[in-house]
Amino acid sequence: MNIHLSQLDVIFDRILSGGDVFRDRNLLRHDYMPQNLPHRESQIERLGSVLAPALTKDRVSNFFAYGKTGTGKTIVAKFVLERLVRKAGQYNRALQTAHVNCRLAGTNYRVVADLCRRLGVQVPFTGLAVGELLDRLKEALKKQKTAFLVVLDEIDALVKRSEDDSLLYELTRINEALSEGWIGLIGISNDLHFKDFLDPRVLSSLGEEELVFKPYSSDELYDILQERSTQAFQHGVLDEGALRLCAALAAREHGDARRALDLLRVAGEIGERDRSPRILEKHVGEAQQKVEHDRVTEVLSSLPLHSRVLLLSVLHLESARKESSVTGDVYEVYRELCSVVRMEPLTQRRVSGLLNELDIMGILNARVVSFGRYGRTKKIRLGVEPRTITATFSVDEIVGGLLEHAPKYLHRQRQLN
DNA sequence: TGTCCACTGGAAGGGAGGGCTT
DNA sequence: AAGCCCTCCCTTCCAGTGGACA
Repeated sequence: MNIHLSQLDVIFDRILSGGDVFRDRNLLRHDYMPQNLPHRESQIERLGSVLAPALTKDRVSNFFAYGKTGTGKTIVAKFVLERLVRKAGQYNRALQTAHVNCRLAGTNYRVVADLCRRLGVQVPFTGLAVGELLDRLKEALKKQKTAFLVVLDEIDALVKRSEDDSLLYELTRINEALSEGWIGLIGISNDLHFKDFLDPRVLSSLGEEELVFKPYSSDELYDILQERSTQAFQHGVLDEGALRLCAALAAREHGDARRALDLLRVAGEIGERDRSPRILEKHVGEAQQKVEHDRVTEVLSSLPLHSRVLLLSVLHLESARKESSVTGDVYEVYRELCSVVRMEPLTQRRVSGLLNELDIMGILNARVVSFGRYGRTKKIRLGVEPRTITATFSVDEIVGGLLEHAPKYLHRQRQLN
């Protein structure tokens, strides 16, 4: 026991002294705001000049940025707003900002509620009409006579989920009713085809100014990583090849800077744990696996109960047959598993919707196919390693028991063939 | 060429859980 | 407390569909 305690002491001391590997690992977190953003100068300038009138009493154009994850949209918006607010402070201008992630917020209601709270208006978490919330928001803007710059991050999630863009329409129109105080919208979308979903009225007013963020190239990612790593790592610890590999791997993932930073940080942590004096390419390789594994595990453990049972049904089918399954089969196994745990099954229509959701998350691959005379259905395959599912679900009280259950439906099917 | 299968996915609506107003 | 209106999650209903087969 004493040995363990002293080992722990050593670990803690090493971390406290900054560690042998890192000087400051926080610099590699993607929410860290660096002093400058390499290869995004033109976007910063563009957004800055669009928003600059906010420092006078003028209204600014709404702005729309799109590009894939990790291309710097969010950080550029935060970067510019942060400086704008600082400037407004110096000149005593009334300027407030809000950054809402629409996917995390989930519904129109929660987005507007977030905005209200930013302006200091307390609203209940449910119960009111969205229209009522919008009125309160308007009222607050009028009373505070403030400019309000709102970043709607992952705005596509909102429009797709609610299947209508009336909230965006209302938000873009809010200024018409105001004489003093106004709202400026900065929409950020991961989906390049997002605009296709929008009502032309919304589009014309939201897309007053727009900007595309191209994926970072491998060389650009390298620059970003290098700039951060000189301060994040101890001198001479990070191998040049490892840095290049992080950049290259992330460039392959549609130029995702977030992924590149994660890889570098995790590689550093793995090296640190191995007590390796240097961070090498092999650590990046391990980091690649760990990052992916962690992402999947996190998604799996936050799935609702029915989705978990559904995923297990696909797992059972796939491990028994080694080929993709169709909706009908998955549903039959799902029903059986539900009855085992005494749970009321959802309808096939709902299950079909849940399968689509799992597909979007990347947990499953579902593709609509037609077997001609034998109907039209979805072909479903697992999108993640079976053992990741098994490992995550084995600690689950309800679903864990189903891992060992051999579905009778499969047995019957085998006899029929 | 028409039929028919096994679904898909849109639309409408129900009801549980909640807050607001009177 | 009653009546109203909201969101969220789900069910029910049903028209639509790609392509093998006769």
